[in-house]
Amino acid sequence: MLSAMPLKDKSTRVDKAYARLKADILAGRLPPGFQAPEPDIADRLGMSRTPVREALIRLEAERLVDLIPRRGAKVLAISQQDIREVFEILAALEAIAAGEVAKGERSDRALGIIEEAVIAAENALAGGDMENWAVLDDRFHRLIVRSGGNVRLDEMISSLLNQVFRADIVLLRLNKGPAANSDDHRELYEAIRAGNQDKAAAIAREHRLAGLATMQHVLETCGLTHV
Amino acid sequence: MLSAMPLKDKSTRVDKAYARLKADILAGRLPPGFQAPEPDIADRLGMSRTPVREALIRLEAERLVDLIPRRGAKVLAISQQDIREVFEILAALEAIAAGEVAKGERSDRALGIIEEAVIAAENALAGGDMENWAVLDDRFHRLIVRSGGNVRLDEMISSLLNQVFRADIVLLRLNKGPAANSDDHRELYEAIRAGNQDKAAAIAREHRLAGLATMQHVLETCGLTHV
DNA sequence: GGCGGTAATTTATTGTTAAAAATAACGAGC
DNA sequence: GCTCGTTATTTTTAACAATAAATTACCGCC
Repeated sequence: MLSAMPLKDKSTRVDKAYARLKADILAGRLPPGFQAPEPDIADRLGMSRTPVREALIRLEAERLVDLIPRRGAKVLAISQQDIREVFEILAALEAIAAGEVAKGERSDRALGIIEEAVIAAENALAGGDMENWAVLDDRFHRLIVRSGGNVRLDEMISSLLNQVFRADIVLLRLNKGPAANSDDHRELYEAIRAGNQDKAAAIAREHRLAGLATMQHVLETCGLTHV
Repeated sequence: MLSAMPLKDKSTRVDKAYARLKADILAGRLPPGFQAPEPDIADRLGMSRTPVREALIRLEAERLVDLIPRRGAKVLAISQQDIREVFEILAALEAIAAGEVAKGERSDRALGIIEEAVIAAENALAGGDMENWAVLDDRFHRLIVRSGGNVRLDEMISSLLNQVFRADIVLLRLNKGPAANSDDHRELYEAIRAGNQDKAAAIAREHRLAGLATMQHVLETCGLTHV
């Protein structure tokens, strides 16, 4: 069967609403503070209210929206306090994840994929392509977590990264550079390859904490209290 | 207005369904593996499907049930792998929480409440009242986290504790004693009172990891692969 | 004539809609 | 400034549509 075949859309309306709303929020098309009653959102998505509501419940559990009775669904803004909370937790969780990967099997195949991600990010950075670098940086972090094999950890970290996603974007535009030392990625990769669990965990933790410091500094100097 | 007044039930059907199902799952009245279609559950709860459905979506996000299309909602069992994952994450998160409390303000009032919890648990243990000790132990752990003031951390830890709640109960019955050194609680309290962030974090981490070891050992010797 | 596999039918369950009921915010009138 | 009615919104129900599983009927084959 040819790949050009119009693959039948198996996903349900709930899934579509969820995916679309999430993408719109992360991309900033639904900006923080945006607020609308359920029927409006349902109309925009061309479906009835129930699937929209179910999608919103899931997004609320992920702290992307707030469902305020009789006020409508509201896209949450990220405060400095939120950033502190998320980054502190991320530092700990990513440290575990990195340690688990270093401790684990580390097939040549898996290591190769990680190294590719490191190199790709380095090249983008060297070439000054910051937009692309940001994407590759994000991919590297998520790749490490996925390689750990702890699905809960993966989900939790992914959710936290989404919560501060907009802040990352803003930081990139303001800072014009990596939030933390970009050499950390290579060092982390080397520690993983060497099977050095403690070192990998430490690098991951410090990398994230450095990112927090940069983020706080930049937002502070720009007077941004929320994103 | 007198307090004896029959306080009007403000909660919605979704909240009732959520609370009832969650309580039933944690208490084991809905045992792991239990499975039922939505209409059955709705009938049992005396309401229509929609609020039940929304409650189930929230419970699924908390990893307490699995919603399998055309198979019904299923109460999840906890495997050894699940226990490893949860305890590893808990060790890291509780370490942060303990550290935050030690670093924070630590009013005499707050410290007093924590000490009370420690003493109450010690007394229950000394008196051999294990059921009560388990409750007080759980309260102590959640109290520490709440005192930290990081609401995300609180929520995440609470969710993880719920996921392994049944395993804790089983362990208590099999082990007839604390999963980890019960002196840890007092030591943790002392470290917090002294404002020693690193020590508090270390004790919390080791306490949880010791609990994991005990849990694994007991479940192993009993041949239990899931709870 | 029985057996195994396949196609059609039935059934059970979820996904979705629309409308009714409940409820809280809003505003007019006293 | 308070009360009551109005309105907008959510909550809940009930019915409908879609869909996958289960069952049955059918047919060729041994």
